[in-house]
Parts: sequence; structure tokens; C-alpha cells
Amino acid sequence: MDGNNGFDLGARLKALRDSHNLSQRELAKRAGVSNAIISMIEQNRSSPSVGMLKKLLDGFPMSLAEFFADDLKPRPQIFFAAPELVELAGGPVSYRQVGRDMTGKAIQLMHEHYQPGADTGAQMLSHEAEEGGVIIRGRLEVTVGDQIRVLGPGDAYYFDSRTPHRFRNVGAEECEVVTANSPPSF
Amino acid sequence: MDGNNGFDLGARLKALRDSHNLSQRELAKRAGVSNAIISMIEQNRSSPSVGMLKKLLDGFPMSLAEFFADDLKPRPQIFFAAPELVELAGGPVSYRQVGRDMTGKAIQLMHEHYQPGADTGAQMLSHEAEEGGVIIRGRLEVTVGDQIRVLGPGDAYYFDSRTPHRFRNVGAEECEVVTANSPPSF
DNA sequence: ATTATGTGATTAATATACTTATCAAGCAGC
DNA sequence: GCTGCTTGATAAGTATATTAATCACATAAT
Repeated sequence: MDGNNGFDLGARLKALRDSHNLSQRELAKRAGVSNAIISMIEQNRSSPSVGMLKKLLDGFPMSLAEFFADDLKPRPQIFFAAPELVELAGGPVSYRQVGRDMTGKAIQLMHEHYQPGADTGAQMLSHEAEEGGVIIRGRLEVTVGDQIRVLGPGDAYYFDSRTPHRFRNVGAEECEVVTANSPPSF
Repeated sequence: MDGNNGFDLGARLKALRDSHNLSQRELAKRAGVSNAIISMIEQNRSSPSVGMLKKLLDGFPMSLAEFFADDLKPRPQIFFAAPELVELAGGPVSYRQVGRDMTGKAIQLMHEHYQPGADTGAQMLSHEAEEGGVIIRGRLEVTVGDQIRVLGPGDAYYFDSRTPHRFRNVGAEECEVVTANSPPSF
């Protein structure tokens, strides 16, 4: 009954069509397809090929990207007292995240603290995102791809998280950093 | 030869698969489909149903929305010494941005300094984005919609930038904040 | 009442997406 | 040379998306 693997494409298409005040037949005519398939798709009795879906969207018109662009976001907490930041790791590297559940959010903002010698590990990190940070206190060695640099207070970094990377506190004192990931990665 | 109606889905999928270092067979296994269809899709000899496409993306994982969201990013500077941060405003409120041109970037990371009494203005700000910040030093009054709160060192905030907002240094000393916007807004 | 036109849903036939099994090329180790 | 394992591509068969035609139910006009 559901060939879309849990994605209610039928309702989505129908809502879109209704909002444009088009009948199945009118849309079919514009898109150059049969009206029957629209009926089937809207009932989720058929999972359209992206070619078919694109034809249909061209009838509005609307791009595939727009069609799939997420909607409906809940009402979130705005202010966070320092102790409310949620600790993600809690070892020699402390990741204190602004917000509890970042799914659907654009940014993962964190207040990080590295104890002297703390290290994210010899095996480099890599994930689908972009990230940046500003060093507040202490000295942090940042490795990105084949580039290494030691940053101090006021210095910053920004890179594509897909390039393997690593962080290490090479100073004698604790290192404090504020970082941002987009989209949230862990 | 092109069942996707002018959308080069094959190249897109292949690039994604390559960037994750997965073979067609590995991805097929994760997604629970046959490897053959991946070969066909990547050559644009078959236009996958959205059900199939969703299965494949779940193997990364990645949402349909993300997949269709446009991308293509250049090779940027990674490290920024403190004086390299670019000053955006330079009045009583100093916005020092990590990176020169943020177009096409996911995050706009800034190191901000508010002089005592500094204020983003009585007419509230509003833009299409999400933003968050961590207060490092001083006291900052943050107004979001009808909510007001004074935040101190270690406190943080996060909200949808479309809700009107305003920042004001209500303390006697300078206030230091690290903020992130996604997507970059000004 | 009947004819007409509109709606979405359904059936049978056809086109195509998808699977299973296989192939050919590349690369490691023996 | 082999053997074994990986890679991406291909062929034939099966499942399903899609079409053309029709059905059933409305509303409106003759």
C-alpha cells in the first residue's frame, strides 16, 4: 500500500494540487501525463519515478528541491542558562550543546572545553557538514586534511567537515571554544 | 536515454556515493536493493521511483530534501588569525566574521563585541534563517518575539531568525558573544 | 427525465523499473 | 601463470508504474 517507504507523497501532491485549484485532469494535461496515474499516486498506490514527479511539478510549476523542502517546525526553547547546555561527551573534551534535540535544526552550536592534552583522536573525523569555531581561551591545534595550525584566543577556523579533521589542546591550560556545525552532525 | 526529464540524477547519486566511499554493492546492501539498479540509475538509464530513491538515500543517510537541495561549494580558507576576522559593522556593536564571502556557505560564524549600552536598535531584526549564540563575557539582553531575557557568561540562545529580535548590552562592561547564523544573513 | 460535462476511481494492456544471475576487467596474493 | 575478491555493467525475468478506456457519482441545463 505504501511504495514510498514512509514518505506520504500522495497527500503532499494532493495538497499542492488543491492549493492550485487544479483537477487531476487539468494537472495531467499540463504535465502531459494521464489523469489515472495522478489518482494512483495521490492514494500512494503507486510510487512515481522522479521523471514522472518532475513532469507533474513542472505543471505548477515547482522544482523537485522546493517540493521536498522541509516544512512544519515545532516551537523550540530560545534561552539556555549555562547549566542547561547538554553535555554530549564529557571526557577530557567537553561538548556542551545549545539545545536538546537538533534534528531539523540548521545549526548545532556548542560550547567546548578541552583539558590540557585532550584530543579528538588519531583517526580523523569526517562527516557531511560544514563547521567553524572561535577560540576563546587557551591554545588549540587544528588539523584539516594535510593542514595543521595552532590557534589562540580570538583566532578562528572554518571548513567542510567532509575533509578529515582533528582537534588537540597543545597548551598547558584548559582551552575554551565556541563551535557551530551545519547541519548538526552528532 | 534520459527518463528524468533533464535532471541529471545519475551523476548526482554517483557523486554522493563516491564522496561516501561506497561501492554500488555496499550501498545496495545498506539500502536493501539490488546493485544492478544503482548501475542503471547512475547511467540515467532508469528513473527511480521516489520509493527507491528514498531507500538509497537512507543508506547514507540523507533525506530527499537534502538530496535535492542545491550545493556545489568552492575551496575556502580554513584558518583565521584574530585580526583576519572581517569587521562588518564597527560601531558600538562589533561583528567580526569568520571568512570573507559567505555566499554558498552553510554557517555565518561571528565573534561579536557589544560596548556598554550598545543596542541593535528598537526596530526589531527579522530574516530567513536560524541563529544561536553563546555569551562569553558580560551581560546581554536578548529579545525574541515577546520574550526577553538577560544572559550571562556561559548562557546561550537559539531561535528562528524570522521572529523579530534585538540584542542589547545592559551591563557595565563590554559583552563578548560568539554567534552562528544559518544560512548567512548579512 | 434526459443530456451534458465535471469530478476521482478503476480495469486491462503496455512500458519500464527492479531483481537475480552472470559477465568482463582490475587488483591482490600465491 | 593461477586463484580469489572486488569493481561496474549487462541479460532475462518479474514486479510495478503508466496509459487508454471506462465506470460511478455528482451538478447543471435542457
